[in-house]
Amino acid sequence: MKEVESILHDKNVRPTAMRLLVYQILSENKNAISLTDIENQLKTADRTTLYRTIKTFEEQGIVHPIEDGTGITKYALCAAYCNADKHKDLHLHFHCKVCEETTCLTEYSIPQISIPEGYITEDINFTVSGVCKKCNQG
Amino acid sequence: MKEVESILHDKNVRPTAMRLLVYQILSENKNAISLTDIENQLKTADRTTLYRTIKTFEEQGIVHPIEDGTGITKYALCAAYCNADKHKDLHLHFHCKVCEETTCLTEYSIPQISIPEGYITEDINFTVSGVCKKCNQG
DNA sequence: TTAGATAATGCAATGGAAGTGCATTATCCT
DNA sequence: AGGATAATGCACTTCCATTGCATTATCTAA
Repeated sequence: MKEVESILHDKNVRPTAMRLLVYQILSENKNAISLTDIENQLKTADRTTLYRTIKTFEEQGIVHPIEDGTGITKYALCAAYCNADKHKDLHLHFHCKVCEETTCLTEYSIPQISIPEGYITEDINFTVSGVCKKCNQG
Repeated sequence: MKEVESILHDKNVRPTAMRLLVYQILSENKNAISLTDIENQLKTADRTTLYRTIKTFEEQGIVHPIEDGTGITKYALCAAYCNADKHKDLHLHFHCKVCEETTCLTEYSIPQISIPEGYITEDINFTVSGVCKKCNQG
């Protein structure tokens, strides 16, 4: 826990009890999770607090949001080397339509692309949906 | 208009007056638009009807949904050769954070990618957000 | 061409996620 | 320890997505 505290500190986020818990939950879930998921795993906390906690985490490069096509934003921890200025950990995301789990395919990075002259890239979201290995075998 | 009618017919969608109007609106907008946008441009129609019309269009490969990071799903017409089974017109999408417009970059196709063994790909969403040319120059 | 089956539409209402304002409480720094 | 600043919790609000049901339109087959 001491460790998490210093991670938050390094990213300029006050390590409050609530935030440590949210971080904990995010690190324990191997999948990307929604605000509601966090809320369900932390019954004591108010939804607004969680909402703002995630917002802060996002702004400071601690988590990245994932639009998986369900309309519900999911979140997952960023790599240690991400920061407020830039999310450097750009990888594919996969959403399974059967088990509804959304996972980071951290081993699969987003390919280099070109966009039209004059456009500025700030964020990239590359999500593949279909059936995951687990559900495909079942 | 006769033309649109046959397009719908070819995709197994009954060409009702309402649907022709929705198609018309989609084809007149060069950007991807939301359900609410359509609703505003067609005051006479009930939102539910538009909702189900878009749903039908989506299922039959007439429009494709775009998750641009705003949490509001946008829609744009598919290429003629898309159908209910497969959306073959896979291109990048760009969302401008300044003017909030979401556009299809039909000239920029989604690069070939590999996903883990055992996974099945059904849909792909590749959206870049930032600042578009128009806003960058302004 | 018309009857009957089937599909589309409109209305009313619900659910759920996202977001805001404000008062209270905790945290950090000196 | 004290005071500025930030975090939290509560009460709302807003907006998009979605459903059930009654009504109306459309298509097909006799």
